[in-house]
Amino acid sequence: MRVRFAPSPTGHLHVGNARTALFNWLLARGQNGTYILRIEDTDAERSTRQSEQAILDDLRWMGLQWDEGVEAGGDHGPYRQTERFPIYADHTHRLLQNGKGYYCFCSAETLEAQRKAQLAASLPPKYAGTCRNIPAAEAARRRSAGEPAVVRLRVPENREVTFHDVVRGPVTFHTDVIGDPVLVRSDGFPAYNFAVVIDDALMAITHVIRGEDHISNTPRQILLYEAFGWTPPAFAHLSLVMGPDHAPLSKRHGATSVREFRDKGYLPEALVNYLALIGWSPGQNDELLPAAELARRFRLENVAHSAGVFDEDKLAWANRHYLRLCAPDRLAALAQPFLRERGQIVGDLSAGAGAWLEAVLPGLAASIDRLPQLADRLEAVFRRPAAPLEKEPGLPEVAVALADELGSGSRLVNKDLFRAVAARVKDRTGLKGKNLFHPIRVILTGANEGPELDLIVPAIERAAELPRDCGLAEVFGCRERAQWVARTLAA
RNA sequence: GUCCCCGUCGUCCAGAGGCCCAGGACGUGGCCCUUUCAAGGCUAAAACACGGGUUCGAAUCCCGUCGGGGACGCCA
Repeated sequence: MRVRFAPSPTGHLHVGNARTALFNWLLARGQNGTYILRIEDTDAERSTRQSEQAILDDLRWMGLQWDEGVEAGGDHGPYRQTERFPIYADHTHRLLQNGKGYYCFCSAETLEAQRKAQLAASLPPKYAGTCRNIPAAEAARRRSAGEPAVVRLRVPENREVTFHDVVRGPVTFHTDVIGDPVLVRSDGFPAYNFAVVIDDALMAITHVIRGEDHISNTPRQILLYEAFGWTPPAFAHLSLVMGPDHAPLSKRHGATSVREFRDKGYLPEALVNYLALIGWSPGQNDELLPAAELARRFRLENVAHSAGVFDEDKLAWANRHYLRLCAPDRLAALAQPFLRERGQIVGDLSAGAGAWLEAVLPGLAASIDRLPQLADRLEAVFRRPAAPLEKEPGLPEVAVALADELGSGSRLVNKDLFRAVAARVKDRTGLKGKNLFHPIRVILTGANEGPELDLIVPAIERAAELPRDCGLAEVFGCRERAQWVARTLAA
């Protein structure tokens, strides 16, 4: 089995396309097939090398590495369409020879006028066939005289074309609704339908898995396979990914590209797992599974027929799951850019600071949706209590007692030390439970809410012990915080 | 306008004629846990688009209606 993902490099990877890539990848991985990446860059206007690179990056970030294709090589290259022009020229020649293709000299303006007229007359807009019967000799003469022309496919009249879509079953089109498609543009560039067919055939693709928007291209392509005398591959059309309003997912729905989700702090395994769940189910009431297991269970036949709405809440749920599974060192590495952006990391991290992050982050990651929220949780460490202080009962007493307790002892670098001090403050103030801990929280973190004190107090204290040039923003210890609050309140 | 695809809880899926007065997940409500916000655990509400057939029996098959989407490009 050989499958391919064939993006056109005209922008970042859209999650809908990422899902198509994923389904191809899942099938190949699960069936011991070959997953090929081809770049369809025949649109000279919009294709850029930067976009191509961005797409490759996004694919790799998701872990969807290809076995064959651009930057990976293989026996069926080149894998960039703009590098295959001689191949297309050769095949154009073949079609012109056997009469399945012909030159069309109609100008773009003429065609546009015809199209408008047809639409106005409530007719299906399709090529009228004006140049169909120009004798080959005359066409050749006009060509050599320099007259611009495209090459079209001669679509047989009054026939039905049926293919068996692996996800939907049989689909039939009548050739009368299909106008002769352009194969080669007047600038010599191959048109989409022409290039895909030649590439899929020559690259020995066995299963073409793509978006539903290609269903109506399929009969044209099958006719082309016939014109070349080739056997078409199996086709599978995936339904589209929609926004909450059931319109195709687009910018106005918010994030749509893989890059944006990456920047928002989603883990690749969460995106991959969630995307697999749109239009497919691993069965057995399991949903959160590693990619290898998804691949093992994946069957094209079980893919849903209807469009799916992208639900970021569910993505976030998957992300929470993978955030908890994330190893400390990886978590620290992933979090760094976000902490830096927030000014919590200001320089090169020392080994000690790195270790501090690895120790602190996993605990905080247990209760967040996305990476940047790590910085939110960390605010408790980097922020100092500041005026005006909440006028809360118990606050001054607790501040005094806490400052006093912390004044002499060592820093509260673990939960037990913190609890011991809290117990002493409790004895001195007679406050307990919420009435004790809330003031402590306000005094130490300057906020009404945040991570558990058991977690955050040792984090503050350990950070405060780090050398000033460790790469972290300055952190004041609990002692300094308590003293400052006690002093401020007394004044 | 024409052709094609699709139609189960708000959302994503399970369901391939009796196992379904429809199951799971996200989200939502409630409860529990708790020194806060979260997270977590438990629990509840919530759907077979509509109308005709076929059949002893239909969410499952057929037809129609309605609704949604796609295509009709010298874009891919």
